[in-house]
Amino acid sequence: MNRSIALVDCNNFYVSCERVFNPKLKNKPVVVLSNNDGCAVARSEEAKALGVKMGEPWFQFKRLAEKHNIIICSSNYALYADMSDRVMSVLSKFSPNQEIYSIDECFLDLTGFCKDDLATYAKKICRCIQQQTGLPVCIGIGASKTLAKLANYIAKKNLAFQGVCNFNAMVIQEQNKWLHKIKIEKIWGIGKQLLPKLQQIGIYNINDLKNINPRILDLKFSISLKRTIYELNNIVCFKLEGTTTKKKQITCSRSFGLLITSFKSLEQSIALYVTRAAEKLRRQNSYTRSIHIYICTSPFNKKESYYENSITIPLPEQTDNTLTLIQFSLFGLRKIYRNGYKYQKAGVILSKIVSSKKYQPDLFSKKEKRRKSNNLMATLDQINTLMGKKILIIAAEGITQPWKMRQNNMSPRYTTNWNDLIVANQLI
DNA sequence: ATCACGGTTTGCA
DNA sequence: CTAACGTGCAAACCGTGAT
Repeated sequence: MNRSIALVDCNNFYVSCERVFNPKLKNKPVVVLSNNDGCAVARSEEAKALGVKMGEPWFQFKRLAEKHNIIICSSNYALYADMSDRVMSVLSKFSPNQEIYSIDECFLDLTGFCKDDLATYAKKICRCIQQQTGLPVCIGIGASKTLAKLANYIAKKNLAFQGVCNFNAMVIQEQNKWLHKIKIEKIWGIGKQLLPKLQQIGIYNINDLKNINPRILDLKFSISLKRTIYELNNIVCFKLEGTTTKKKQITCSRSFGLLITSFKSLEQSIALYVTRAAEKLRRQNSYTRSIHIYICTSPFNKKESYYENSITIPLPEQTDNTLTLIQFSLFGLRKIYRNGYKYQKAGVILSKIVSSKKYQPDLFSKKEKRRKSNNLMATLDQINTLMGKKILIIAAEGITQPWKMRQNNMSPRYTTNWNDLIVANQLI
């Protein structure tokens, strides 16, 4: 029997979050920019109609924005993360088997639910989300994650579906009609690299792909594409993952609001990013055995010479201690820093992550020292969780960051900050 | 020939 | 006036040295 996997996806998620708290944005062109006010990452339907492209750099559509009064928002991740939590919490009530796939997407296993009319059940989910969070969502249902994604795409692009498309409930002819119609690069896992390779061997639509000659497949393509093709044929290859799965790699990186030349500023930014990465590490109860740091100048500025460098530092002992990690990373930074460049971005990657349950102490490590480190980090996290994350900071981060990212049009953190709520009240 | 490993590429939201 | 282009993950892929 076919499974019924649902993909719930919020429409224009960041823009919709802004609209929940600022009704003046309704029925108007709105664009939310990425970090550092860099690129368009969410667009209202009105903004899409005016021609703003996904990922388009802000400076490139600034004139268009001014001409058509497009409303620009900096990204407000405190708000979006909180709204996401609310959506996921509502969704959790509709299936015992939920995978939170991204900030605005969630898979639900609805196999065996309401055999006669799963679409009606899904429409009920949409109404609940709308009512309890104010956010519009679309739901696609299919026999695999890949088909659920495809069904969701159909629901989003065709208003007649009223937000829900159950691919499983379609007759074969109807399914085939869509497989012929939709562009191949809309399939989950097929991007700009794979597209030309597929066209070369005469695969032009999803139906071609679904019925590809297995021999050609074996000869020319990877296991990933095979899995995708199985999934198009109703055979599950990508199972739902539990919410408890831990990250194998943790990153924190940012572009600077202005170009940095001084070593001191780079040190402070690296210290800050290490702090954030270590917080994520502890939140999932893990330790790391390797820290990687990198710095680079702008890859877009052709007038300045380009420089990038990075270093991987294997740690003598697995740790989650912010102070230890900062020490090693700053040692690494001294190795890769070159004077005379205008740095645009820095980042930190923790890898070789191990669960704290499987703690392997170093043969010569002091138990007492480890206990103190754990207590210190736990206390640090508790205070910052309770009183706001900037209550206790590491001195190496510096007090002010003149290089911090641009956020020129940021809305208040309506749901997570009392002071912002007061500001919001005055604005209205 | 095969493996383990690390760096690079690809894909996605 | 100018310059202004994000972030975080997984996993496949690929080259390398060791066996």
